[in-house]
Amino acid sequence: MESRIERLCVERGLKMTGQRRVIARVLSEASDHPNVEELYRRAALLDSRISIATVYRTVRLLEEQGILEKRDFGGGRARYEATEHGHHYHLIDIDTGKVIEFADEAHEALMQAVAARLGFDIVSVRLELFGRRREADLPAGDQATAPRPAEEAALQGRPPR
Amino acid sequence: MESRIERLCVERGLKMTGQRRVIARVLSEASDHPNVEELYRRAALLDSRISIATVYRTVRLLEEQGILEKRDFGGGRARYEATEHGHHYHLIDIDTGKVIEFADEAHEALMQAVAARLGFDIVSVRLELFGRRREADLPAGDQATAPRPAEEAALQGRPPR
DNA sequence: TTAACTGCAAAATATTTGCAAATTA
DNA sequence: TAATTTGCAAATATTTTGCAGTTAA
Repeated sequence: MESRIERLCVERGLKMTGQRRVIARVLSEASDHPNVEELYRRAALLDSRISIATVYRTVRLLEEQGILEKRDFGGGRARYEATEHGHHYHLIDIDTGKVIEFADEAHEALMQAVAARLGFDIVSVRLELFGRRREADLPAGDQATAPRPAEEAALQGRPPR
Repeated sequence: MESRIERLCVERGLKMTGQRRVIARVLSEASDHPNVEELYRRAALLDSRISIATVYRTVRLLEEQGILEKRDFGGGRARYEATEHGHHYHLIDIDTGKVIEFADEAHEALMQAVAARLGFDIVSVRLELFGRRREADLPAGDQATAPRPAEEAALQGRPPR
C-alpha cells in the first residue's frame, strides 16, 4: 500500500527506491517527532538494507520538498514530522520531556498581524512553549482546542531554560 | 569598568577570571546574537589568552545561571543573547538571514492562556517567525511596537522553510 | 590553601560526502 | 541506458571533556 508521503514523493517526480518507500512509510505512520536515529531504527526493522546515510539524505530531500519539517526540541538531534494540513505548535514539559501539540486560531491571526506590521509575509513559524505542570491543576475549563496526546519519546539532555 | 553580565556573575558568586571578565564584557556589549565562534573572535581581540573551550564552557555556565539564552536560527551553530528584561521574539528574513526583534503584549497573554488551558506554567518561550519581505510593502501604518534594528550577521547555511 | 577555572588536544556527537556499485524510470 | 540513488567509510562540523597546570577568593 502506498503511504501518504510516498504519494507526495511520486507527485513530485522523485524516484521511488525500496529504501525511500520504507522511510516514507515510517514517516507516514509516525505520530511523534522522531530523530534520524529513531527513523533509521524503525526503517531497519522493515528492511535491513537501509543505511543511516540514506535516512539523512532522505529527510533532507523531503524537507527541501516541503514534505517534512525539521524541529529542534533540545537534545542535540534534529527531529522530524510531516508537514501538517493545519498548523500546530508544541508545548514541552521540561520535567519529563514530553511534547504536547496544540493549535490556536488566535495565535495564527496574531502572528500574521505582527509580520504584516514589519512588512513581511510569514513562510513558517516556530512556536514552542517550555513549561512545567501545575501543582494545583485547574479543573478542566472550556477547552477551545483539545490537546493531542503527548508523545512518549523523552528528550535527551536538558531542555533550554 | 564592570560590565552588566560581570555584575550578574559576581552576584551569583562566580569566580571572575580574566577570561571570564572579557567574555562577560563582549556579551554585555553585543546587540546581536553571536555564536560561540564569533564570541571567541571578539574576545580574542581583547585578550588573546582565551581558548574557544573556555568560551564554550562560559556560555554554558551563563545559560545555566539564567544569564544567557541559547537560540537556534538555523545554520548549525547555537547563538546567544543576554536574558532580557522584557521578552521579545524574532522574525528571520529567510532571504537575507537578518534577524528582527519584536515584542508583543497580546502574544504574551495568549501564550499564558494556552499553557494554562493545558495545565502548565510557562518557563520559557521560543517564538520565531521565518518570513519574506513583501514586494509591495505596506505604507507604514500604526506601529504599536517599533522594530529594533536588524542585526548584521547573516546566517550560514540555508534557513528552515 | 583549595576549589574553581583554563588551555590543549583528544573524544564525542551529529551530519555530510566521495566514490564505486546498484537501481529506477 | 542514463540519471539518480545507495552503502560504506572517511570527512566535517560543532561541542564536550580529561588532565595537568593556573588562579581567584
